[in-house]
Amino acid sequence: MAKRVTIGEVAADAGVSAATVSRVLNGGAVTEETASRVWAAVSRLDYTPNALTRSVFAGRSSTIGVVMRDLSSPFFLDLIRGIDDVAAANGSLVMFANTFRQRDHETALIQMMDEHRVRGLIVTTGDQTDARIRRMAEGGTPCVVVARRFVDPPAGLHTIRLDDAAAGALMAGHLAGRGRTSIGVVTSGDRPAQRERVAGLRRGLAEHGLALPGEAEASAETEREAERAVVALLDGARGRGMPLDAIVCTTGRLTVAVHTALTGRGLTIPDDIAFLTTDDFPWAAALGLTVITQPSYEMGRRAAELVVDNPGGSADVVFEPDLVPRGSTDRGGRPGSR
Amino acid sequence: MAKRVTIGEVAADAGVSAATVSRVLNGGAVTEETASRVWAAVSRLDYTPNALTRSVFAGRSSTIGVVMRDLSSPFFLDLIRGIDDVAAANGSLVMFANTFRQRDHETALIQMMDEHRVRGLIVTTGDQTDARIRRMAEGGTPCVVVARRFVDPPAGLHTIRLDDAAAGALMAGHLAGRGRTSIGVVTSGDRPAQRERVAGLRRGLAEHGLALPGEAEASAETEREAERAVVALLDGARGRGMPLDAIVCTTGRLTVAVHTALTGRGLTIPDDIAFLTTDDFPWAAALGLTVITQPSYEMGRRAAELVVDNPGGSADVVFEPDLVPRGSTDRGGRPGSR
DNA sequence: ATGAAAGCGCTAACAA
DNA sequence: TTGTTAGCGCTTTCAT
Repeated sequence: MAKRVTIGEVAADAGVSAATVSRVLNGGAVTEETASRVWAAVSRLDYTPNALTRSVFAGRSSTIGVVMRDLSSPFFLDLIRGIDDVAAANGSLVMFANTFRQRDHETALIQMMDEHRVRGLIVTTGDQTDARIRRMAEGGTPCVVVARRFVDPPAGLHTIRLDDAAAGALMAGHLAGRGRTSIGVVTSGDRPAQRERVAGLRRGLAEHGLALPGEAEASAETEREAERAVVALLDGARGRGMPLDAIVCTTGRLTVAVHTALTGRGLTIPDDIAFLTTDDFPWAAALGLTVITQPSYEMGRRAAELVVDNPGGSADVVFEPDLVPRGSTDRGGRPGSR
Repeated sequence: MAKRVTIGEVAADAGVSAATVSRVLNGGAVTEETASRVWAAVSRLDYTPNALTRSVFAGRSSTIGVVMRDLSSPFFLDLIRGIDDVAAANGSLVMFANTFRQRDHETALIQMMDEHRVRGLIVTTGDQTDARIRRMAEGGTPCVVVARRFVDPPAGLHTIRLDDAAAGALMAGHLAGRGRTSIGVVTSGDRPAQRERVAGLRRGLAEHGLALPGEAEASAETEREAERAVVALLDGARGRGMPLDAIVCTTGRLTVAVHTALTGRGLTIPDDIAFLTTDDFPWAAALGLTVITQPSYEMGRRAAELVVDNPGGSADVVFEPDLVPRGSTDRGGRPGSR
């Protein structure tokens, strides 16, 4: 590896001391004449300052750490976009790690971020990483947990999440309003946020005199599991004499899988069954899918701002969901039919 | 910000010198007894070593830098996945920056990566960044340019790309084989790689006695432009008495836009017009879209491997495209019709 | 096997 | 305004 030009060499070339070069670079008090000599040396030698050393001195990097569970989900994509925009506006880079839902890697990844002395940390990891995150926040690194709650957060640890119960209520109101009466729901695992969405859905349905029996609820980790879950839901409900006329998916991650299972079954949406899912994405409009949306870009921005501003205490920022009605939940041509 | 525990404090706590702690941490020669005393101190004090300082000493970070143009494209998503997997296997983190197609930011971002002394750099930026990348490679940082060529690369600068001409030929053969005769094509800007795809398409069509007139070719930067381009293509061809019976999109970025323009026009795929696009994505199967695929995950892996292995010279790795036939290019019900 | 001391590239006191 | 000096937290000779 070619030897790097150091501040000392620039100093020698410009005929000044290293301290003076540092001052020129960081806007200290220097003569215009000296400054121009230094800049000349900088460009002559193609000097690229070492951000690592600077950070060592500052005790902290200017980089923002991000540990995500699932890059491929549209929600996370927009989240990253929001984070990245704020980072760019602050001259920060983003140190990124994707865990691909491998929980056992998450803690190690967070530890690495800590070792790199990131300026702040934004995560969507599971609660098995809580202890590590807590220590990081207590150590003075602002942390933001996205998409879930955090029990008894220390100062410097913030959460950003959706009003999950409201999302469920929104779903319930929409479906009930369109005359759907027998609803099945597929969730992503049985994490708290997912459960709150289902709870909201259940309460909302109850207000309309509709029930959501436990057997009409299934959770899946993988796409394959989701497809099987849909089939089981469909068959189970029919077996109980309550064939489903709507299926709800509480996560954008499994939208494709649920949709595939439905159409693979030969069901027509919305005639045979209504389909309501979560998180908007580029194809949703073309496919005519009704979706619950989260302001994910805005959530990313807020997360990064919390890191950058590092307010005192522990913020719990809750965003409200919205619903974009499209054809997939229209009143069916044959209401009540299977 | 709480004071961080340093190696010196661990040393004091364990009753040894800092050098010994360092040896324990990095696998030097130490007594088992000393080692266990040190580890005890490490966990007692919750010591998190400073990766920044380590890197300063090593002259280089262990992080891999990635500058991407467009996170939202499925191609880049899989590319990142491949990079991230290799990075994880090597204990590296990925420093990530998305330029959102803002060319003027790209050079600055690359400069920042250089300042952070990344172990290597992977970019999908435009050729206005070439000078900066070249200097980085010459300075000893392995660089990988993805999805395009690089003129006269120095040692340590590698390229990874698709055989674009072959992609075009694949498209031509497929469409000609299905009886399509009047083809229009939408590209992403007029970058060299896109031009090569069109050239391959044109040559391939010629082999089947078909022409691809310049007027049947349009390039777009944004989705809106793409939609307009499709309309113009459709109208122009009809005006020339050669109504299109197939439309090709050479970039995954604009697939939605082209598809929307087509269906928005009231055209049925593939009866009225065949649609062939680039880059597979989760919904392509559900929508029945025929696509040209690139092994994007594998390309990401290779890119990261080139960074990690840093072979001498300058590699130019070319991957072959494939075609996944689906309904969108089936022989239309009314062949030759508009 | 261990410690003392030097130094990685930079910044920030302190003098001059 | 500028240079000298002393670190930042760590690794690595070189002695012992």
